Amino acid sequence: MGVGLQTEEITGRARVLDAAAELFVRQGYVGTTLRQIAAATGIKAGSIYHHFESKEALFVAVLNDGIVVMIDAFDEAQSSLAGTDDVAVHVREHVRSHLSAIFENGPYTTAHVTSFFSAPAEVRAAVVPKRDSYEQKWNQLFEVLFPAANTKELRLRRLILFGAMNATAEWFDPAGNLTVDQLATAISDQFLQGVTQYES
Amino acid sequence: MGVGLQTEEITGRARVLDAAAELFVRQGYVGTTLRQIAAATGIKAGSIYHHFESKEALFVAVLNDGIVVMIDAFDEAQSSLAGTDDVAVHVREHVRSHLSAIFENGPYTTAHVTSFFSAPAEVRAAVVPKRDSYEQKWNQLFEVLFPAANTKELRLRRLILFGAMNATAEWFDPAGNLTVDQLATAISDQFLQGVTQYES
DNA sequence: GAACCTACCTAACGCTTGTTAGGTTTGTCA
DNA sequence: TGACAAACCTAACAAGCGTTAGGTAGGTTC
Repeated sequence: MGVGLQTEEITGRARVLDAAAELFVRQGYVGTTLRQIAAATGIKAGSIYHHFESKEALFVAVLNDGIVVMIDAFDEAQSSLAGTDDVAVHVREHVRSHLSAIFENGPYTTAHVTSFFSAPAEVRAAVVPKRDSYEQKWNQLFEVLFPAANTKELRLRRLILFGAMNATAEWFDPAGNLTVDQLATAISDQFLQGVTQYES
Repeated sequence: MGVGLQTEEITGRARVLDAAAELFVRQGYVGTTLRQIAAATGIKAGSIYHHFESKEALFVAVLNDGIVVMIDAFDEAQSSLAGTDDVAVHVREHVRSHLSAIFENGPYTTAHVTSFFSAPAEVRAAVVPKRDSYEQKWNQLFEVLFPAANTKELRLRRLILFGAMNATAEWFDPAGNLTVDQLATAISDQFLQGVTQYES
Protein backbone atom coordinates (compact mmCIF):
# COMPACT_ATOMS: atom_id res chain seq x y z
CA MET A 1 0.00 0.00 0.00
CA GLY A 2 2.25 2.78 1.28
CA VAL A 3 5.18 4.11 -0.65
CA GLY A 4 7.51 2.52 1.88
CA LEU A 5 9.84 4.61 3.98
CA GLN A 6 8.07 7.97 3.72
CA THR A 7 5.83 7.57 6.76
CA GLU A 8 8.17 6.01 9.27
CA GLU A 9 6.82 2.67 10.51
CA ILE A 10 7.37 1.52 14.07
CA THR A 11 9.74 -1.17 12.97
CA GLY A 12 10.77 -4.14 15.06
CA ARG A 13 14.13 -2.53 15.63
CA ALA A 14 12.58 0.60 17.12
CA ARG A 15 10.32 -1.43 19.39
CA VAL A 16 13.31 -3.36 20.73
CA LEU A 17 15.08 -0.07 21.32
CA ASP A 18 12.10 1.39 23.19
CA ALA A 19 11.73 -1.63 25.47
CA ALA A 20 15.48 -1.75 26.09
CA ALA A 21 15.68 1.93 27.04
CA GLU A 22 12.89 1.61 29.56
CA LEU A 23 14.36 -1.50 31.17
CA PHE A 24 17.89 -0.10 31.26
CA VAL A 25 16.58 2.94 33.13
CA ARG A 26 14.80 0.89 35.75
CA GLN A 27 17.34 -1.90 36.23
CA GLY A 28 20.65 -0.71 34.86
CA TYR A 29 22.77 -2.37 32.19
CA VAL A 30 23.84 -5.57 33.99
CA GLY A 31 20.49 -5.90 35.72
CA THR A 32 18.57 -6.05 32.45
CA THR A 33 18.52 -9.29 30.44
CA LEU A 34 17.97 -9.78 26.74
CA ARG A 35 15.11 -12.13 27.59
CA GLN A 36 13.35 -9.30 29.49
CA ILE A 37 13.82 -6.94 26.57
CA ALA A 38 12.55 -9.57 24.15
CA ALA A 39 9.50 -10.29 26.29
CA ALA A 40 8.67 -6.59 26.53
CA THR A 41 8.95 -6.31 22.77
CA GLY A 42 6.89 -9.42 22.10
CA ILE A 43 9.63 -11.48 20.45
CA LYS A 44 12.14 -14.14 21.55
CA ALA A 45 15.59 -13.39 22.92
CA GLY A 46 17.51 -14.80 19.99
CA SER A 47 15.66 -12.54 17.56
CA ILE A 48 17.25 -9.45 19.03
CA TYR A 49 20.42 -10.44 17.23
CA HIS A 50 18.71 -9.83 13.96
CA HIS A 51 18.65 -6.11 14.82
CA PHE A 52 21.73 -5.69 17.05
CA GLU A 53 24.97 -7.59 17.06
CA SER A 54 25.26 -7.75 20.86
CA LYS A 55 23.81 -6.49 24.14
CA GLU A 56 26.54 -3.86 24.28
CA ALA A 57 25.69 -2.58 20.80
CA LEU A 58 22.04 -2.30 21.83
CA PHE A 59 22.96 -0.25 24.88
CA VAL A 60 25.22 2.01 22.82
CA ALA A 61 22.32 2.61 20.44
CA VAL A 62 20.04 3.57 23.34
CA LEU A 63 22.60 5.96 24.84
CA ASN A 64 23.38 7.57 21.49
CA ASP A 65 19.70 8.21 20.82
CA GLY A 66 19.55 9.79 24.28
CA ILE A 67 22.24 12.32 23.52
CA VAL A 68 20.79 13.13 20.12
CA VAL A 69 17.56 14.11 21.87
CA MET A 70 19.43 16.39 24.24
CA ILE A 71 21.51 17.99 21.50
CA ASP A 72 18.39 18.68 19.44
CA ALA A 73 16.64 20.15 22.48
CA PHE A 74 19.63 22.39 23.13
CA ASP A 75 19.79 23.67 19.56
CA GLU A 76 16.06 24.30 19.50
CA ALA A 77 16.24 26.27 22.74
CA GLN A 78 19.12 28.31 21.34
CA SER A 79 17.21 29.17 18.17
CA SER A 80 14.16 30.28 20.13
CA LEU A 81 16.36 32.67 22.12
CA ALA A 82 17.80 34.49 19.12
CA GLY A 83 16.15 37.81 20.01
CA THR A 84 16.98 37.92 23.71
CA ASP A 85 20.00 39.20 25.59
CA ASP A 86 18.77 38.46 29.10
CA VAL A 87 21.21 36.08 30.78
CA ALA A 88 18.56 34.75 33.19
CA VAL A 89 16.20 33.92 30.33
CA HIS A 90 18.92 32.06 28.48
CA VAL A 91 19.85 29.98 31.52
CA ARG A 92 16.28 29.17 32.47
CA GLU A 93 15.36 28.16 28.94
CA HIS A 94 18.34 25.81 28.60
CA VAL A 95 17.74 24.29 32.02
CA ARG A 96 14.12 23.74 31.04
CA SER A 97 15.20 22.14 27.78
CA HIS A 98 17.59 19.77 29.59
CA LEU A 99 14.97 18.75 32.13
CA SER A 100 12.32 18.34 29.45
CA ALA A 101 14.60 15.93 27.62
CA ILE A 102 14.91 13.91 30.82
CA PHE A 103 11.25 13.85 31.81
CA GLU A 104 9.25 14.26 28.64
CA ASN A 105 11.19 12.58 25.84
CA GLY A 106 10.98 8.97 26.83
CA PRO A 107 13.52 6.87 28.65
CA TYR A 108 16.44 7.36 26.26
CA THR A 109 17.75 10.47 27.92
CA THR A 110 17.05 9.15 31.39
CA ALA A 111 19.04 6.01 30.60
CA HIS A 112 21.91 8.28 29.80
CA VAL A 113 21.72 10.14 33.06
CA THR A 114 21.22 7.15 35.35
CA SER A 115 22.97 4.21 33.68
CA PHE A 116 26.00 5.71 31.95
CA PHE A 117 28.47 5.13 34.77
CA SER A 118 27.37 1.57 35.39
CA ALA A 119 28.03 0.62 31.76
CA PRO A 120 31.06 -1.40 30.64
CA ALA A 121 34.09 0.66 29.67
CA GLU A 122 33.73 -0.12 25.95
CA VAL A 123 30.16 1.14 25.95
CA ARG A 124 31.16 4.36 27.67
CA ALA A 125 34.01 4.90 25.24
CA ALA A 126 31.66 4.53 22.28
CA VAL A 127 29.33 7.21 23.61
CA VAL A 128 31.83 9.68 25.00
CA PRO A 129 32.37 11.74 21.80
CA LYS A 130 28.71 12.71 21.38
CA ARG A 131 28.43 13.22 25.12
CA ASP A 132 31.41 15.57 25.03
CA SER A 133 29.95 17.56 22.18
CA TYR A 134 26.83 18.22 24.25
CA GLU A 135 28.91 19.39 27.18
CA GLN A 136 30.90 21.63 24.87
CA LYS A 137 27.70 23.35 23.81
CA TRP A 138 27.07 24.29 27.43
CA ASN A 139 30.65 25.43 27.93
CA GLN A 140 30.40 27.72 24.90
CA LEU A 141 27.05 29.03 26.09
CA PHE A 142 28.50 29.90 29.48
CA GLU A 143 31.46 31.69 27.97
CA VAL A 144 29.08 33.94 26.09
CA LEU A 145 26.78 34.51 29.06
CA PHE A 146 29.53 35.07 31.65
CA PRO A 147 32.44 36.68 29.82
CA ALA A 148 33.97 37.92 33.07
CA ALA A 149 34.72 34.41 34.36
CA ASN A 150 37.57 32.17 33.25
CA THR A 151 37.14 28.83 31.52
CA LYS A 152 38.07 26.65 34.48
CA GLU A 153 35.67 28.41 36.78
CA LEU A 154 32.88 28.07 34.26
CA ARG A 155 33.54 24.36 33.77
CA LEU A 156 33.21 23.89 37.52
CA ARG A 157 29.93 25.83 37.58
CA ARG A 158 28.60 23.75 34.71
CA LEU A 159 29.47 20.49 36.49
CA ILE A 160 27.68 21.69 39.61
CA LEU A 161 24.62 22.60 37.55
CA PHE A 162 24.69 19.28 35.67
CA GLY A 163 24.87 17.42 38.95
CA ALA A 164 21.81 19.22 40.26
CA MET A 165 19.86 18.75 37.03
CA ASN A 166 20.68 15.10 36.42
CA ALA A 167 20.03 14.10 40.02
CA THR A 168 16.41 15.20 39.60
CA ALA A 169 15.91 11.95 37.64
CA GLU A 170 16.13 10.19 41.00
CA TRP A 171 13.67 12.19 43.06
CA PHE A 172 11.48 14.40 40.86
CA ASP A 173 8.02 13.19 39.90
CA PRO A 174 6.63 15.07 36.89
CA ALA A 175 3.13 13.96 37.91
CA GLY A 176 3.52 15.54 41.37
CA ASN A 177 2.86 19.01 42.70
CA LEU A 178 5.73 20.68 40.90
CA THR A 179 5.76 20.97 37.10
CA VAL A 180 8.91 20.55 35.04
CA ASP A 181 8.73 24.27 34.22
CA GLN A 182 8.60 25.22 37.89
CA LEU A 183 11.47 22.89 38.63
CA ALA A 184 13.48 24.47 35.83
CA THR A 185 12.79 27.93 37.22
CA ALA A 186 13.81 26.87 40.73
CA ILE A 187 17.09 25.31 39.58
CA SER A 188 17.83 28.23 37.29
CA ASP A 189 17.16 30.78 40.05
CA GLN A 190 19.25 28.79 42.47
CA PHE A 191 22.07 28.62 39.97
CA LEU A 192 22.03 32.33 39.24
CA GLN A 193 21.27 33.95 42.57
CA GLY A 194 21.80 31.32 45.23
CA VAL A 195 19.85 30.92 48.40
CA THR A 196 20.97 34.04 50.25
CA GLN A 197 17.72 35.71 49.19
CA TYR A 198 16.20 33.85 52.17
CA GLU A 199 18.58 35.14 54.82
CA SER A 200 16.79 36.87 57.63
CA MET B 1 48.92 -12.60 73.30
CA GLY B 2 46.57 -9.61 73.20
CA VAL B 3 43.64 -9.18 75.50
CA GLY B 4 41.34 -9.85 72.60
CA LEU B 5 38.85 -7.26 71.42
CA GLN B 6 40.45 -4.15 72.90
CA THR B 7 42.65 -3.23 69.94
CA GLU B 8 40.31 -3.88 67.05
CA GLU B 9 41.79 -6.49 64.71
CA ILE B 10 41.20 -6.30 60.99
CA THR B 11 38.96 -9.32 61.05
CA GLY B 12 37.97 -11.40 58.08
CA ARG B 13 34.54 -9.84 58.17
CA ALA B 14 35.92 -6.32 57.88
CA ARG B 15 38.18 -7.30 55.02
CA VAL B 16 35.24 -8.75 53.10
CA LEU B 17 33.32 -5.52 53.74
CA ASP B 18 36.19 -3.38 52.47
CA ALA B 19 36.62 -5.37 49.29
CA ALA B 20 32.87 -5.46 48.70
CA ALA B 21 32.48 -1.70 49.14
CA GLU B 22 35.22 -0.96 46.64
CA LEU B 23 33.85 -3.36 44.03
CA PHE B 24 30.25 -2.19 44.48
CA VAL B 25 31.38 1.37 43.82
CA ARG B 26 33.17 0.47 40.61
CA GLN B 27 30.74 -2.08 39.19
CA GLY B 28 27.42 -1.62 40.92
CA TYR B 29 25.45 -4.23 42.82
CA VAL B 30 24.48 -6.63 40.02
CA GLY B 31 27.80 -6.15 38.26
CA THR B 32 29.80 -7.36 41.24
CA THR B 33 30.04 -11.09 41.96
CA LEU B 34 30.71 -12.84 45.24
CA ARG B 35 33.64 -14.59 43.56
CA GLN B 36 35.22 -11.20 42.79
CA ILE B 37 34.74 -10.04 46.37
CA ALA B 38 36.19 -13.30 47.68
CA ALA B 39 39.20 -13.06 45.38
CA ALA B 40 39.87 -9.46 46.47
CA THR B 41 39.67 -10.57 50.10
CA GLY B 42 41.89 -13.61 49.58
CA ILE B 43 39.27 -16.26 50.42
CA LYS B 44 36.86 -18.46 48.47
CA ALA B 45 33.35 -17.43 47.48
CA GLY B 46 31.56 -19.88 49.76
CA SER B 47 33.38 -18.55 52.80
CA ILE B 48 31.62 -15.22 52.54
CA TYR B 49 28.54 -16.96 53.91
CA HIS B 50 30.32 -17.47 57.18
CA HIS B 51 30.18 -13.67 57.69
CA PHE B 52 27.03 -12.65 55.79
CA GLU B 53 23.88 -14.57 55.14
CA SER B 54 23.49 -13.39 51.54
CA LYS B 55 24.80 -11.00 48.91
CA GLU B 56 21.97 -8.62 49.74
CA ALA B 57 22.84 -8.62 53.43
CA LEU B 58 26.44 -7.81 52.54
CA PHE B 59 25.35 -4.86 50.43
CA VAL B 60 23.06 -3.60 53.18
CA ALA B 61 25.99 -3.73 55.60
CA VAL B 62 28.14 -1.69 53.22
CA LEU B 63 25.45 0.94 52.70
CA ASN B 64 24.66 1.19 56.40
CA ASP B 65 28.32 1.75 57.24
CA GLY B 66 28.34 4.46 54.58
CA ILE B 67 25.53 6.42 56.20
CA VAL B 68 27.00 6.03 59.66
CA VAL B 69 30.16 7.72 58.39
CA MET B 70 28.15 10.61 56.98
CA ILE B 71 26.03 11.03 60.10
CA ASP B 72 29.14 11.09 62.28
CA ALA B 73 30.77 13.62 59.97
CA PHE B 74 27.66 15.80 60.14
CA ASP B 75 27.50 15.73 63.94
CA GLU B 76 31.20 16.45 64.23
CA ALA B 77 30.90 19.44 61.91
CA GLN B 78 27.95 20.72 63.92
CA SER B 79 29.85 20.49 67.21
CA SER B 80 32.82 22.36 65.78
CA LEU B 81 30.49 25.19 64.76
CA ALA B 82 28.99 25.76 68.21
CA GLY B 83 30.49 29.24 68.56
CA THR B 84 29.62 30.62 65.14
CA ASP B 85 26.52 32.36 63.80
CA ASP B 86 27.76 32.98 60.28
CA VAL B 87 25.41 31.23 57.84
CA ALA B 88 28.08 30.97 55.15
CA VAL B 89 30.51 29.29 57.53
CA HIS B 90 27.88 26.77 58.59
CA VAL B 91 27.03 25.86 55.00
CA ARG B 92 30.62 25.62 53.86
CA GLU B 93 31.61 23.44 56.79
CA HIS B 94 28.76 21.00 56.26
CA VAL B 95 29.38 20.82 52.53
CA ARG B 96 33.03 20.12 53.27
CA SER B 97 32.06 17.42 55.74
CA HIS B 98 29.75 15.74 53.20
CA LEU B 99 32.40 15.81 50.46
CA SER B 100 35.09 14.59 52.86
CA ALA B 101 32.93 11.59 53.69
CA ILE B 102 32.69 10.83 49.97
CA PHE B 103 36.34 11.28 49.05
CA GLU B 104 38.35 10.63 52.16
CA ASN B 105 36.52 7.97 54.15
CA GLY B 106 36.90 4.98 51.90
CA PRO B 107 34.41 3.59 49.43
CA TYR B 108 31.51 3.03 51.83
CA THR B 109 30.02 6.46 51.40
CA THR B 110 30.72 6.50 47.70
CA ALA B 111 28.90 3.19 47.30
CA HIS B 112 25.94 4.89 48.87
CA VAL B 113 26.00 7.79 46.48
CA THR B 114 26.57 5.83 43.28
CA SER B 115 24.98 2.41 43.79
CA PHE B 116 21.93 3.07 45.94
CA PHE B 117 19.45 3.39 43.10
CA SER B 118 20.70 0.31 41.28
CA ALA B 119 20.13 -1.89 44.33
CA PRO B 120 17.19 -4.30 44.68
CA ALA B 121 14.10 -2.86 46.32
CA GLU B 122 14.56 -4.88 49.51
CA VAL B 123 18.08 -3.54 49.97
CA ARG B 124 16.91 0.04 49.50
CA ALA B 125 14.07 -0.47 51.95
CA ALA B 126 16.50 -1.74 54.60
CA VAL B 127 18.69 1.35 54.31
CA VAL B 128 16.05 4.04 53.87
CA PRO B 129 15.46 4.80 57.59
CA LYS B 130 19.07 5.73 58.31
CA ARG B 131 19.29 7.55 55.00
CA ASP B 132 16.20 9.57 55.91
CA SER B 133 17.60 10.49 59.28
CA TYR B 134 20.66 11.98 57.58
CA GLU B 135 18.50 14.03 55.25
CA GLN B 136 16.44 15.21 58.20
CA LYS B 137 19.57 16.59 59.82
CA TRP B 138 20.11 18.75 56.76
CA ASN B 139 16.48 19.85 56.68
CA GLN B 140 16.66 20.93 60.31
CA LEU B 141 19.93 22.72 59.70
CA PHE B 142 18.41 24.66 56.81
CA GLU B 143 15.38 25.67 58.85
CA VAL B 144 17.69 27.22 61.42
CA LEU B 145 19.92 28.90 58.85
CA PHE B 146 17.12 30.21 56.62
CA PRO B 147 14.17 30.94 58.89
CA ALA B 148 12.54 33.17 56.27
CA ALA B 149 11.93 30.33 53.79
CA ASN B 150 9.21 27.72 54.02
CA THR B 151 9.82 24.00 54.46
CA LYS B 152 8.95 22.95 50.91
CA GLU B 153 11.24 25.54 49.40
CA LEU B 154 14.08 24.45 51.66
CA ARG B 155 13.58 20.80 50.79
CA LEU B 156 13.90 21.70 47.12
CA ARG B 157 17.09 23.67 47.77
CA ARG B 158 18.53 20.77 49.71
CA LEU B 159 17.79 18.31 46.90
CA ILE B 160 19.49 20.63 44.42
CA LEU B 161 22.52 20.88 46.70
CA PHE B 162 22.62 17.12 47.27
CA GLY B 163 22.50 16.53 43.54
CA ALA B 164 25.45 18.82 42.98
CA MET B 165 27.47 17.32 45.86
CA ASN B 166 26.81 13.65 45.12
CA ALA B 167 27.46 14.03 41.41
CA THR B 168 31.04 15.05 42.22
CA ALA B 169 31.70 11.36 42.90
CA GLU B 170 31.51 10.90 39.14
CA TRP B 171 33.87 13.60 37.95
CA PHE B 172 35.98 14.99 40.78
CA ASP B 173 39.51 13.66 41.27
CA PRO B 174 40.84 14.43 44.77
CA ALA B 175 44.37 13.91 43.45
CA GLY B 176 43.89 16.59 40.77
CA ASN B 177 44.38 20.36 40.78
CA LEU B 178 41.46 21.14 43.04
CA THR B 179 41.44 20.05 46.68
CA VAL B 180 38.34 18.80 48.44
CA ASP B 181 38.36 21.98 50.52
CA GLN B 182 38.42 24.16 47.44
CA LEU B 183 35.63 22.12 45.88
CA ALA B 184 33.58 22.54 49.05
CA THR B 185 34.10 26.28 48.98
CA ALA B 186 33.11 26.48 45.32
CA ILE B 187 29.90 24.47 45.82
CA SER B 188 29.05 26.36 49.00
CA ASP B 189 29.58 29.75 47.32
CA GLN B 190 27.55 28.64 44.34
CA PHE B 191 24.76 27.48 46.62
CA LEU B 192 24.66 30.69 48.61
CA GLN B 193 25.32 33.41 46.06
CA GLY B 194 24.88 31.85 42.63
CA VAL B 195 26.84 32.68 39.55
CA THR B 196 25.59 36.21 38.90
CA GLN B 197 28.76 37.54 40.51
CA TYR B 198 30.35 36.89 37.10
CA GLU B 199 27.93 38.93 35.07
CA SER B 200 29.61 41.63 33.07
C1' DG C 1 42.25 -34.51 76.46
C1' DA C 2 37.61 -34.04 74.99
C1' DA C 3 34.38 -30.66 73.43
C1' DC C 4 33.67 -26.70 70.99
C1' DC C 5 34.00 -22.56 68.22
C1' DT C 6 35.71 -19.68 64.46
C1' DA C 7 37.31 -19.30 59.97
C1' DC C 8 37.94 -21.11 56.24
C1' DC C 9 37.84 -24.84 51.86
C1' DT C 10 35.93 -28.25 48.42
C1' DA C 11 32.74 -29.48 45.37
C1' DA C 12 28.82 -29.31 43.74
C1' DC C 13 23.51 -27.83 42.95
C1' DG C 14 20.06 -25.57 40.04
C1' DC C 15 19.46 -21.70 37.47
C1' DT C 16 20.21 -17.82 34.33
C1' DT C 17 23.04 -15.48 31.22
C1' DG C 18 24.64 -13.85 26.38
C1' DT C 19 25.13 -15.98 22.26
C1' DT C 20 24.69 -19.08 18.08
C1' DA C 21 23.33 -22.35 14.29
C1' DG C 22 19.86 -23.62 11.67
C1' DG C 23 15.01 -23.55 10.37
C1' DT C 24 10.32 -21.27 9.25
C1' DT C 25 7.25 -17.71 7.75
C1' DT C 26 5.99 -13.70 5.18
C1' DG C 27 6.14 -10.36 1.73
C1' DT C 28 8.48 -8.17 -2.33
C1' DC C 29 10.10 -8.07 -6.84
C1' DA C 30 11.32 -9.66 -11.43
C1' DT D 1 6.23 -18.91 -10.47
C1' DG D 2 10.46 -18.59 -8.43
C1' DA D 3 14.27 -16.20 -6.15
C1' DC D 4 15.39 -13.63 -2.32
C1' DA D 5 15.67 -11.22 1.89
C1' DA D 6 13.76 -9.51 6.18
C1' DA D 7 11.85 -10.86 10.55
C1' DC D 8 11.24 -14.02 13.45
C1' DC D 9 11.50 -18.95 16.15
C1' DT D 10 13.52 -23.27 18.24
C1' DA D 11 16.76 -25.36 20.78
C1' DA D 12 20.68 -25.60 22.47
C1' DC D 13 25.81 -24.19 24.04
C1' DA D 14 29.37 -22.89 27.51
C1' DA D 15 30.03 -20.01 31.11
C1' DG D 16 28.91 -17.84 35.12
C1' DC D 17 25.80 -16.88 38.94
C1' DG D 18 24.23 -17.15 44.19
C1' DT D 19 23.98 -20.57 47.32
C1' DT D 20 24.62 -24.89 50.15
C1' DA D 21 26.20 -29.27 52.47
C1' DG D 22 29.78 -31.21 54.46
C1' DG D 23 34.55 -31.23 55.72
C1' DT D 24 39.11 -29.50 57.90
C1' DA D 25 42.60 -26.89 60.56
C1' DG D 26 43.70 -24.23 64.54
C1' DG D 27 42.74 -22.10 68.83
C1' DT D 28 40.21 -21.75 73.27
C1' DT D 29 37.73 -23.63 77.22
C1' DC D 30 36.44 -26.85 80.72
